[in-house]
Amino acid sequence: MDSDQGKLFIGGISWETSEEKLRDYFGQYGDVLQAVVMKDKTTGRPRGFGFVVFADPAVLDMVLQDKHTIDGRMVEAKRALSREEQQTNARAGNLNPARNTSGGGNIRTKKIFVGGLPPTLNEDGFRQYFETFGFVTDVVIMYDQSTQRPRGFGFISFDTEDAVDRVLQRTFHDLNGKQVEVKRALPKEANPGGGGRSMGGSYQNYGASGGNTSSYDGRMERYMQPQGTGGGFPPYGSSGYSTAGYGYGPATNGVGYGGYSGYTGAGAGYGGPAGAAYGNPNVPNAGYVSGAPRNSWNSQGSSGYGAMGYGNAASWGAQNAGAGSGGPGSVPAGQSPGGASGYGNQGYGYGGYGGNDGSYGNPAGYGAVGGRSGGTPNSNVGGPGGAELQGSGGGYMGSGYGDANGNSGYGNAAWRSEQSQASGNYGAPQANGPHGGQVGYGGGYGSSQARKAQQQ
DNA sequence: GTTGAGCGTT
Repeated sequence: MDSDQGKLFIGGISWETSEEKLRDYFGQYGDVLQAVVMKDKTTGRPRGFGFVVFADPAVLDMVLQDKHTIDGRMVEAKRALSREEQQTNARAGNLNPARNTSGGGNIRTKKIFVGGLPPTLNEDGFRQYFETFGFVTDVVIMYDQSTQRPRGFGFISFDTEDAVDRVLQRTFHDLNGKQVEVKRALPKEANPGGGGRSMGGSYQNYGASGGNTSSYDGRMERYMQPQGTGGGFPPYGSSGYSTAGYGYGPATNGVGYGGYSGYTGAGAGYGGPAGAAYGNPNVPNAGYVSGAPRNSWNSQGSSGYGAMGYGNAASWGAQNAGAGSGGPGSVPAGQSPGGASGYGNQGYGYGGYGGNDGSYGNPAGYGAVGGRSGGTPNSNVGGPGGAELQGSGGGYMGSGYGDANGNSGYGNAAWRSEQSQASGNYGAPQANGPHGGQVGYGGGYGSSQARKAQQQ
């Protein structure tokens, strides 16, 4: 994370050493953007270490060469490791934590978490500052529910990811003399165990693996930072996916998924109609639910997923989604929450298809299935031309899926409920081509998030 | 006493 460049870990500090002291001391080397002394959250006792962030990362070189004594204790200054580095390095046995600026952060979001807000800041001031980076669609400052006191953090949403990137060029921003820190916002509901409200029904079926975060560092989970690059296919919860029986199992040859067969009824097994929100609706790429290993999603290119599902499609209003031909980008126009149930359904699925042999028929993504009406089974979707959506009705989640041959990927990705997020971040959007190319399967089980259309 | 904390409605 480049945002941690310029950050020093200071170990072995005295319990007497304050943040001000740290700042003053290291201020001799250069501008200090932030100096913190970590304390035990419950006892408030200093933990004996802290962090100092310099505006200019180059300063570190100087600092690292010197010995430092603060409040009578010799302290140790090292480059701070980002969390992911800690993990990675530890596991790899890499003792030389050279900074690696790659990795992490390739998740794109339109929302930024802003920490360190001065209590006096109001939303207008907050907004005005960030408007210089792009069109701000939403501004939130959090307050304590009971005391109504500012909690010191808030969120800024932009209409484009680019704006977010611009903001994230720097970790600290100066709002009228006060420093605030920006980070990508964690996707709300990132994790089923976390109490998100979409937890209600179907979510749980998911996540075969138990769906909790225990095996991952919570933060990592939330940020979806890559830890290493796993190569292989993640064991997608083979068992998980509800009863529909998708067998998502990874094929050992790395190709495609097998599975899934037969899918008949609309939404069957999916937890129901519309929307069962699977997967993480917010995180692009996240797709899968908690149990899924994050690795692979971060680097599709190399991870062997050829074509990822498609972006996603539509937003709400299932029924009109135009016939999606499945082509990426062809996002069905589904807006209009009005009407129907307001659920989304995105179109498509698409079959990943792995084809080990060339015989499969439809390489192409298939189309969608989006909102189809409840009863119609629509099996066989899949023609390259895209199935047609038939609307009306209740908008069942159709989900895409496979092709006639039974292979299929399945996919569908509707992350997020917010309007058009089309174009997901998937790698190659289309499983086109003669099989050769792409394997894999794409798409995470996206989900169509079940969210009410209305909003206020 | 040596690697962090805050994440959503207003």
